[in-house]
Order: sequence, then structure tokens, then C-alpha cells
Amino acid sequence: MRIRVAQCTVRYEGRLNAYLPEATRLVMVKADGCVAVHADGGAYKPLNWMNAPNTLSEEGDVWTVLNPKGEKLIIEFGEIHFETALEMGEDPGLQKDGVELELQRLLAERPETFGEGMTLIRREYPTPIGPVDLLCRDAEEMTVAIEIKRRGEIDGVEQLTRYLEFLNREPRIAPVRGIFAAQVVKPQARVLAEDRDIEWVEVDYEKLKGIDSDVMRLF
Amino acid sequence: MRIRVAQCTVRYEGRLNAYLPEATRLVMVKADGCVAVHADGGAYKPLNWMNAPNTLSEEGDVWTVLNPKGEKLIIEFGEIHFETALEMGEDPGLQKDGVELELQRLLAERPETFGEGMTLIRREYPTPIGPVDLLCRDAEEMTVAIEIKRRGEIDGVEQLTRYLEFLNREPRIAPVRGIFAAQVVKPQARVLAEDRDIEWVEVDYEKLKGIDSDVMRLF
DNA sequence: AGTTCCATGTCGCGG
DNA sequence: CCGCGACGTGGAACT
Repeated sequence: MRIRVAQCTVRYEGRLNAYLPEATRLVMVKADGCVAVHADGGAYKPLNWMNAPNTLSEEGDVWTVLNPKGEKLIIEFGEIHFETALEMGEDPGLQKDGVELELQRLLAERPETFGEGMTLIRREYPTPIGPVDLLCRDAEEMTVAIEIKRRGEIDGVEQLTRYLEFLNREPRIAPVRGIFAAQVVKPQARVLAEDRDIEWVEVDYEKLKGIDSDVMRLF
Repeated sequence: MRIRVAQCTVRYEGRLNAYLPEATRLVMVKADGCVAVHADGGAYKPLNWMNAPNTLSEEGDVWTVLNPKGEKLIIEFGEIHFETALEMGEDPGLQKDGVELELQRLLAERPETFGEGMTLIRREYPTPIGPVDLLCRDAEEMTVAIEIKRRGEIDGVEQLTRYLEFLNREPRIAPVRGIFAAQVVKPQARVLAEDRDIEWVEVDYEKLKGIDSDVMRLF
């Protein structure tokens, strides 16, 4: 990794045009070639950047970064306050836990969360446009497609609507009703879901996790 | 800005739990207090971070960053390869040009782009599921809902369809027709729009900006 | 390579 | 401050 702290102006020409007037900033060039220009504040996101793959050409105090899509980043340096380059080696990468998949796993184990007598047919039930999170059967033997999100927004309702459209064309399982489940369901998503006769449910992740832990402890 | 390159492990507990095994990484602390942990590769995004506002407490080789929401970032350092701190001062900020808002502003000033006699009722006209970019009235006194995108893709047509569905239920303005405007309208979006009797238009940003500049120059 | 969908999304605006 | 939609969304998984 190469780091330079210097006066600079930056111009980006690509999906839009953007310009940074002269100021002191940190320019970071990583081993994979990606370039990021950071100010001393304003969150972790760089002011400007260029992802790998790209080519960096240095001509005196002007760096030009070009990528295959034709996007361009031009950095013109003034006074350089500091510069260094370091070898850091490979990174083992980030281990995560507690995202949507986890919520899906917990709910797959407890389909009765969605109603007395609900049973799981399968997780990730395939349709021509992608897999439905959960396919279930309710107490009245009706098929139920469940879409699970961490945050329930309008796109999720659209997604479930598309799945239902396809599932209802399969005679073996039609008719299919939909349930939209999330830790929080936003008001607009509620309106749209209700308008389309899709039930929405807010689920409590911590509570589910608690139940899950209890179940684990019994064995 | 403070920069430290060192062996470290990182733990994040908050919206999810995440863990980084020991490796050499760059830790950046900005003037506003935000902390970012970068590997030497893998794009501009840090592996782990904590945005301002937060409190950083150092106890020997362990840094604990806490934010008001209760999220926590714990960095345990091993060997420190390099460290520095620099004053960089305020940043004048990024100037952008060519995003949707700009396009919307230009088109709101020139509704006749969409047809002789078209007049603007209002920008960001509210519906129960979100605001329509432009609501207009055409020469025949019919209401027109216009959705503007930089790139016209299928989800934009879906969005406009939803708006039309709701707007056509409002007796005061119904019936409402739709226009889908973008700098480029993708083939699939064209097909879907036509299928739903939504007109699509490609608008020339540079030309609109030119007209805008001309108008400015007159005054 | 193209598509779909998640994300500790982040950011900015309008109510 | 919340709600909502755009974003140079980025990034991963799967076809």
C-alpha cells in the first residue's frame, strides 16, 4: 500500500463529473491498484476513488487513473507533506454473523411464527426469477410464499409480488398467498403490501435468537 | 488525521457481529473521530469501521470505539509497523454535476420538453407510496406523471407504474398518463413501458444544460 | 460476462 | 429526527 498526504485537486469524469478544489488530502493506492482520496473527516467513504482494475500513470505531479469502462480520475498534486509505501500481505478476510440469512434460518425452524399450523415445504424454493425465501403450507393447506428481509421496504414487496405471480402459475401449488416478514416494515411497504393482499409481519430477531439458544441448550 | 499500520485483530458488535483475524492493516482515525480499518486490497471500502459520533478509548494496545447507538468496535494491536498524525484542515467538499436531481431541476424548468403546452403542476408530488418527480398538465388538460432517471431501467418503469396506480384513484386528477424520461432508456425498459402505455423519452442532458446556460446568460 | 439481490449500505432531502 | 429514494451505489453469489 502506498500513502501520500498532499495538497491536491481531483477531477472525476465517468458516470458523472465531479471536482475537488485544492486542499490537503490523503491518497491511498492499494495493492490491487484501487485508488482512494480521503479528507480528514466526513465518514469512512473517500471523496473520490477508482476501483480496480485500472491503470495509474504518473506524469510529474499529475496522476491519471483510467479504468476499462473509460472512467477517469485525475489527481494534480501540489506540496507533498508525507509519503510512504508498505507491504501488508494478504488479509484473511471478515467473518460475519447476524445478517438476513441468519434470520431466514431461524424462521425456517419456526414457521409457526407465521400462524398456527404453518409448516415448511422448503427454504429457497426456486422460481424462474430467483428463489423464494420460504415456501410453507398453512393450516388450511394453502401454499404460502414468505419473503424475509432485515428491513422491509418497497422493493421487497415488489420482489415477493413477482414470485407470487410465477408461483400462482404452477398448478401443483396454486393458489399461493404471500407474507412479507422483516424486523421493521416501513409504512410505504405496508401500504403496498396491503394493497396487493400480501400480509406483512414484523419479527423480533433477538427473541427468535433467544428461543433458538434455548432449544440448543436442551440438547 | 492519525494513521497506524500494525498487526491487529478487530471485533465489531452492533448491527451484526463481525471478526477480523490477526493481520497487518491500516487504521485511520479522522478528525471527526471516525475510525476505519483498511486491508491492502479489496476496493475502497474498509473491512471495518465506526462512523462519527463516537468515543475512542485507548487502553494499552486495545482500542475501544463506542457510538451512541451501542455499537462497538474493538481493535487489539500487535506489532506496530508505522504511525503518524497529520493536520489536514477543512475540506472544501466535492462538487457534483450530472445527477438525477440536476436533470429533474432542468426538466422542471422546461416541461415543454415533454410536449407543446405541457405545464408543471409541481415537483415531488406526494403519493401514499412516495413522491412523483414531476406532475404536469398537458395541452388537452390531462394530468401527466413524469418519472426521471439518469439511466432508464426496468425498476424505474415499475416505480412509475405504482405511482400511476395510486394517482388514478384520486378523482381530482384522474385520469393520469405517464412519461418515463432518462438520458438513456434501456431496451427492456422500453418494452415494459410500451406494454403499460407509458411513453418513454430520452433527454439530452448536455443540450438542456446548454439551454439553461443560455437562459442564465440573458439575465 | 450478465443478472439478481444484500448491505453495519451511505448520503441527502423534505416533512 | 424520521421517512424515503438515489447512489459513480459496492460486492457476492449464481447462471
